[in-house]
Amino acid sequence: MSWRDTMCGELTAADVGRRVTVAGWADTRRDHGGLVFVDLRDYTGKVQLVVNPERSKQAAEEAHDVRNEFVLQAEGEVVARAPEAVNPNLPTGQIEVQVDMLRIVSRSTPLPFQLDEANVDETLRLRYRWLDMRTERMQRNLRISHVAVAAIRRRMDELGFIDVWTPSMTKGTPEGARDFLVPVRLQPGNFFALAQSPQLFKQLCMVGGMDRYYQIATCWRDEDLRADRQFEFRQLDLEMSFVEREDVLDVLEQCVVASFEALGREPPPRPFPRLQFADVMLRYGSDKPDLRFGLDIQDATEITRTSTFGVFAGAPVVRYLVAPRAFSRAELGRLEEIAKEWGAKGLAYLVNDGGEVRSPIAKFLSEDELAAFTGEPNTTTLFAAADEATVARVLGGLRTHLGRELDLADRETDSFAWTLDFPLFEHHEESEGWTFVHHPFTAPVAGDEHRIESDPGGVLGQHYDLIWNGWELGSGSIRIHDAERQEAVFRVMGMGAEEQEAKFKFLLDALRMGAPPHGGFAMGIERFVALLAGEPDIRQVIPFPKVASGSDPLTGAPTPMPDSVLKELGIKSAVEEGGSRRPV
RNA sequence: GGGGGCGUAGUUCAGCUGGUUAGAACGCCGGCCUGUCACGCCGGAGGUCGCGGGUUCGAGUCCCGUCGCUCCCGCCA
Repeated sequence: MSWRDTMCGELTAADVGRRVTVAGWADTRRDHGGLVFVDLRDYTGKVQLVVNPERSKQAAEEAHDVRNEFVLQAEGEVVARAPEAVNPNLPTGQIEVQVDMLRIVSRSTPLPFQLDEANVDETLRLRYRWLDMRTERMQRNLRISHVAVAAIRRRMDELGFIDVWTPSMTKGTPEGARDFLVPVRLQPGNFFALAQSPQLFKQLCMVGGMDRYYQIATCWRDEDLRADRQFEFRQLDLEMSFVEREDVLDVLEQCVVASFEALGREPPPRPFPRLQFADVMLRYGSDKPDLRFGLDIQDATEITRTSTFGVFAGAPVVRYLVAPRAFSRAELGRLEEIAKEWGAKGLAYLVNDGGEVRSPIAKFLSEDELAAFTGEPNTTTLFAAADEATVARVLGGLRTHLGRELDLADRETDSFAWTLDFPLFEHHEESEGWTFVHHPFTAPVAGDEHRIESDPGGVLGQHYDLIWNGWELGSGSIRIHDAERQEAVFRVMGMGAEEQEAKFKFLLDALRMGAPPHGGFAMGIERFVALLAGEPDIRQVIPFPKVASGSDPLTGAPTPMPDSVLKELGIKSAVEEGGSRRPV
């Protein structure tokens, strides 16, 4: 006897008359004393079981004990429902199963939360994730994840990429994100680091003639968790030889389109818009703007240069954006807090309240300035006056905030775009030197190579970001395939020959032994899937995620380890016995 | 490391300016019910108000601390 021969959600009017065996969870039980109705659920859906004591005394007795989320097996006959008993809200509502045999396979204690309850505390859901997974939401999310990843793998295969495994345990990198360290019993005092990305290995694969590499690679980074960040995550990691930027972008666009198609959705039109870094910073104050709404930043510097208002006249750059609403004093107070968070000293504004202008700075502005900056009725003009970078940060932050707060984004549309031509280096505030914007292996754009050391700040990199509705899905670049150029970049970062040898000898050696031109990309799978699923954070598409404090509510990890274990590994905990569980 | 928010039955929440025995819905338990599908009806159990301290005649409510969760900044090559 098999456990089942039919899935619950797949039964239709065409099955009427069939004898079936079904198995699943008791979604709800409706006991009428005589008749008992049980909605039996599996991942395909639900079907109504009818237990009639006149048909089966055994089933009726067993049904008496059934409670929510018991696992049941039932044998019976599929029958058409009477017209007045049809349930139009249920896909299987035309039919039901008249039960001849009912068996409680597995019982359940009362649940810690109801599966149909909205807004259940997320920690509780995660503590009992196996229950949460039974909900339509999680079933849907994890299946979307599967379909998207499968479609990507298929497309990568079609495009000639081969799946090459790279190590998770590798060499620590003091640059970049904090590493998760792995002590090694055989080498006390030495540590592996969990890979933050297969970056260098995939480049070595190109030197090794693999030509087109890809991997759905797990990556680890010991940084604070956010809605779009976990300790561990997966990326579609790929690298290609003998390619230019457009070749790489084309592959990524194909993967995005393939995922949409596999899910039966209208894919975004190709090619995705290509945006210049310098332009988006000017217009949106961010390298990953949400393009589903406008709220463009506008420039006021020319007009305010001669302003009698000192704050404006004295600032290197004055820009503004016009929000489609006349804000109250209290709201403006909150906006000022946000502006300050992003580095503003204050927030100058003009409110056009139904034609009447309210503003503490109006009296300092000329007629021309007022006319130029006052928006339509029921708008608020928000200014930032400071240096270039601060103005972009403040107005970009305000734009993002207002987009969310005023719900400006059109949810019906999807906005994919590329941001291109990032600077290769930026000032490092702490060391007062230069640091890379993306990573130190990005090649400069053609024509800028000779300026790497003479004018680092003026060099653009062949780096590209993929953005979807304001989320950075991933980034990539054409890499440096010349050892001398790579050394020059390391030098700009303040890394001497000795340090280069210690950290990257293997890479430099490889680049000296016939390295092909190459480039690649890494796209965050969970971010991509969360957006596909319409979820606000990646935890909703990860089977067993950690919470923001960095622990796993389900297992309780991480946990302390006995001294004997630590001793064998040659490490010592600095955390006091019985003290804080957090490392000091 | 910094800032904001939240914490009251199993769950989701209510509890006004401090006032007697802390409520509702769902869930759970018992009973009745042969066409329900969020079944219905009757009855019942269930709370250290996150924890600790303080103010007060009196604290779920006010103050301080602490823990947990969360969002944001820093951080995330």
